[in-house]
Amino acid sequence: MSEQLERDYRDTLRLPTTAFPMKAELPKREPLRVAWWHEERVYERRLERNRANAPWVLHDGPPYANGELHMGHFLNMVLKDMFVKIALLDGKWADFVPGWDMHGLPIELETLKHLGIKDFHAIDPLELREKCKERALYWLDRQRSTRVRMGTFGHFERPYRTIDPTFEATIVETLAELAEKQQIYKGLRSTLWCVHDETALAEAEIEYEQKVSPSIYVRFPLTPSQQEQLASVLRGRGSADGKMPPDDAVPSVLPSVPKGVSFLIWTTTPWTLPANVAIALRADATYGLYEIEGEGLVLATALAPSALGERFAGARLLATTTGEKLDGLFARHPFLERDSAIVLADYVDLETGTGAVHTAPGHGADDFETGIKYDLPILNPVNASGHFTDEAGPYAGQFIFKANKQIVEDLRASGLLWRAHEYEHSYPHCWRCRNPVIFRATAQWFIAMDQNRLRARAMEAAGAVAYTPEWGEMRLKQMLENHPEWCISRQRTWGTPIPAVLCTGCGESILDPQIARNAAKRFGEAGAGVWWSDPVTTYLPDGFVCPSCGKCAFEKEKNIVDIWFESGVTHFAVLGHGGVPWPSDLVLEGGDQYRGWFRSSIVTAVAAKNAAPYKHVVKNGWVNDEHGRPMSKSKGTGIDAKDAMEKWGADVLRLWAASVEFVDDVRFGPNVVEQVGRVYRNIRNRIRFMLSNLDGLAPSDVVTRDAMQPLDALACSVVDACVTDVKGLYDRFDIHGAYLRIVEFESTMSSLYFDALKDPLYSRGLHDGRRRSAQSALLYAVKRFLTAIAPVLSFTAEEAWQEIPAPLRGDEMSVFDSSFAAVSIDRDALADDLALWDELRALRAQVAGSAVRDFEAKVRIEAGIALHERLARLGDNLREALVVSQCDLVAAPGLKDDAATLEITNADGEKCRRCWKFRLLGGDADHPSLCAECASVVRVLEA
RNA sequence: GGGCCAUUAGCUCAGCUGGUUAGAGCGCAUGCUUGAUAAGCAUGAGGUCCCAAGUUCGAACCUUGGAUGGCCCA
Repeated sequence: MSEQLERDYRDTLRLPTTAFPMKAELPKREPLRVAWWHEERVYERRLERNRANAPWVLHDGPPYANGELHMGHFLNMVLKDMFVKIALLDGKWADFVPGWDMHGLPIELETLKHLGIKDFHAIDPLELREKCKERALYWLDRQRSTRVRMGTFGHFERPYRTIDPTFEATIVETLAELAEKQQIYKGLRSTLWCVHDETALAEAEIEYEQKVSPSIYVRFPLTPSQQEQLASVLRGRGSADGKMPPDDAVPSVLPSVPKGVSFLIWTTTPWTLPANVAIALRADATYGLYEIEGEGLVLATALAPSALGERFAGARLLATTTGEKLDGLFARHPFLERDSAIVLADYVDLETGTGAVHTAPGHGADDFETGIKYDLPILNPVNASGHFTDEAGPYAGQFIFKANKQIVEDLRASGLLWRAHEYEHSYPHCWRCRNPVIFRATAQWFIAMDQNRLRARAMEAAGAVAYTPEWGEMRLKQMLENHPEWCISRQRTWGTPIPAVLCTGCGESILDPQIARNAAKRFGEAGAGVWWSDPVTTYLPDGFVCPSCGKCAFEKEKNIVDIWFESGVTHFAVLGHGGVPWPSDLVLEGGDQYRGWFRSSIVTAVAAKNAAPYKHVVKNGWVNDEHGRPMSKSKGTGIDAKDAMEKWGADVLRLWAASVEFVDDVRFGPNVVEQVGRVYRNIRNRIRFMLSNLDGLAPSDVVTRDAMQPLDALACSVVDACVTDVKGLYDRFDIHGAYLRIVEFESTMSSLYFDALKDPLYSRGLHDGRRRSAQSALLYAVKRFLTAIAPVLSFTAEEAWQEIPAPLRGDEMSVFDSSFAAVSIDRDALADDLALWDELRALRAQVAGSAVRDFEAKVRIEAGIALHERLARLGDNLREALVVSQCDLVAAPGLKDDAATLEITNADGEKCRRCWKFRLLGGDADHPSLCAECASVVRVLEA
């Protein structure tokens, strides 16, 4: 008897059991899951199933196949994956083709470095291309395995690659189409040029960095006759053309400046002085002639104090005039035997310098425009590698940045240097080799942004696109509006040739649509490398003659196309065939792509098809470190995606991606991951609780929603509400909102519902109806919850899904076979259920917070009429929800409808040794320490 | 230097069109539980809502100026 009194009945309980481990060990387990997805063709099978449904396409902006993927890539790629999976689970045909950008200078440079070759002219182009291809493929493979390791779905076995012959054909095909529309021209232009890489650069290939430059003020002296003309302008009687004779009645200023007069200019690029042909003034600015120690200097009065420095104190202002009046005068070049014209330009500012801007049309975009406007010679005394040509006179052969010093010294020696010091400013650098770039006038191929109203049409098309965030529209339009002519030619080897030919008769460069089409066809069959080996005749249509001189002898041009143009036509290569729609439904890239890929894509699309290539542009933020500072690989603060996944696992990092507001800049680091890791463990444990209580449930045991006990049906409503909300948030691209909703849900389920279920689940008999109802609700909850989190926590959702007993999974083998599609939801009923849920939570909180322990308590609830009615419908489930031994519910007409008062006292009876509830014990002589219910359960067990 | 964005608890973030004592999760402290146990539950302490001025009966929210950080451009 005493033995029975002290018996521990633990072994008669149905305690939770599951193979789903508490410890995630993600880095170890995830790669196996990736392999399983692949083997089971989970993505492909779901696609096939969705094939008949609406297509939905996220078009992948290609990462550059060079270097390891970092956390910025991770964020972007995982977000893309989330949207693909959301569409997939929504039943859409979400065909995702990842791609890589594989041509271009960075790979060429890396390959040359790899080969130990300094001068790229020293290697055969075809051999270099072969090596570059190897290198690019090597990086593609590494990046692809990292990307697959992230758990992303897509056709990774057949990505699009810009080096594929078919892709090269698309590029050239697009060139042909644009040439046909006369959207491309070749012209001399001052373009950004990298002297290290010996190629023209696009705007997008420039990074601004701090650089120390010489800052010099230089005199441009006037000859006596030039001085006379200036003097007449200053007297207000002359004009720049000198036709009006000087008025002797007004005293000349010249006697005051016996040492002569000069224009004073300022520059930070002394090496551009050999190309100087003009001095630009601002029309509406006031210019003064200052006398200092017998010499005269002309500069803007607003800048005289800063430009003249200490000597300003001793300066005397002799006369003033406006820039406009000085237009047309001349000064002498400081060291070359020629004049420099005084011209006007509106970009002359009065913030720095002298207001008299040294102008070299061959070495600056603004300067070039001015040169064209005034029909000035466009001098380019600098060769491709940055050395002066003979045109530079005494400096011929010198490297320009080295010549700076020499030029300054010479100016000092000749007495024309006014002042010199060092100056730190932000200066454009080559994005890859990090060397400072220059402007250099060369002949290049351009897309004419204003031909056929291309720019305006692109902006119109941009207006028809949706944006997240909304200001993206303004940003993209700005980029289109401000972007200069698009220089698409590069003088390198690793790329797709621009199939232009040069007439040997007249030297005309020709980009003929038919030749380009022939090239596209040929490249598509044999790869673009054949451009270097084929004779030019391969590409010429029959009877082709030079449209300019009528001759028929040609040679191939050796330019390749800008890789921004290549990535700008990925939409043509990937979309619009094989059932994949054009345009795409979504593109999602970092904010730098407004200027890059978002822009280049829409320009090519509008030029060729007059529509935007995407319907919705979503931008993700930058990944900074924990202090909000940029992570940079060069500074060693960058974190590789691969390393991070090995350390923390992809799913914790995926959850991190959802835990931050990805549209803004986000922070990443060990502490941030640590925090999100704890949220992860919470979610995992709550999934584990649900799974561990499905034990012993067969499909035939599962009860339908309407047959469930009230509390269980209520919990199912809470699940529905969560899934519906999460789906709605996903549809608005609000991954972070969905994350918050998921966390809120799993937390409320755990604290209210799971606690209430423990007693019914553990102490009831195996086939007890109460238990079956609870299990059925848990099955419903876990399945729907796993579906809801699968786009984010793909690994964990799948792992858990596999732990649902197979018969209960039905034909949904993978969580990605499941669906968001909900039972039809009655919104009003749902709202009522949620309100009741909250009321229960409030009551439970009062009990849990009281001094009396859960099952030691008896609760008396007095509730207003309406609340009483709702609570009464729960029956004994109300007592369960409060986790107490006894519960009396009384209607209190005196209280407000939804009000309740709670009285918590000690429960009657004694504590049952098995179920811990307070009951009358001793009804069963064999089990004197048990309540009647437990006794009967044990009897069945031990029969 | 210009444009855009951000700034709310130690951390990640909510706070709808301005309206009582500004919220959640994580962390922290305390207590309970020890039949989800390297778990679970409850309670609590943390905030000059970047700063300043203005509009308003009333401002985290609107206006202006500034600070810090980020992106893009020059």
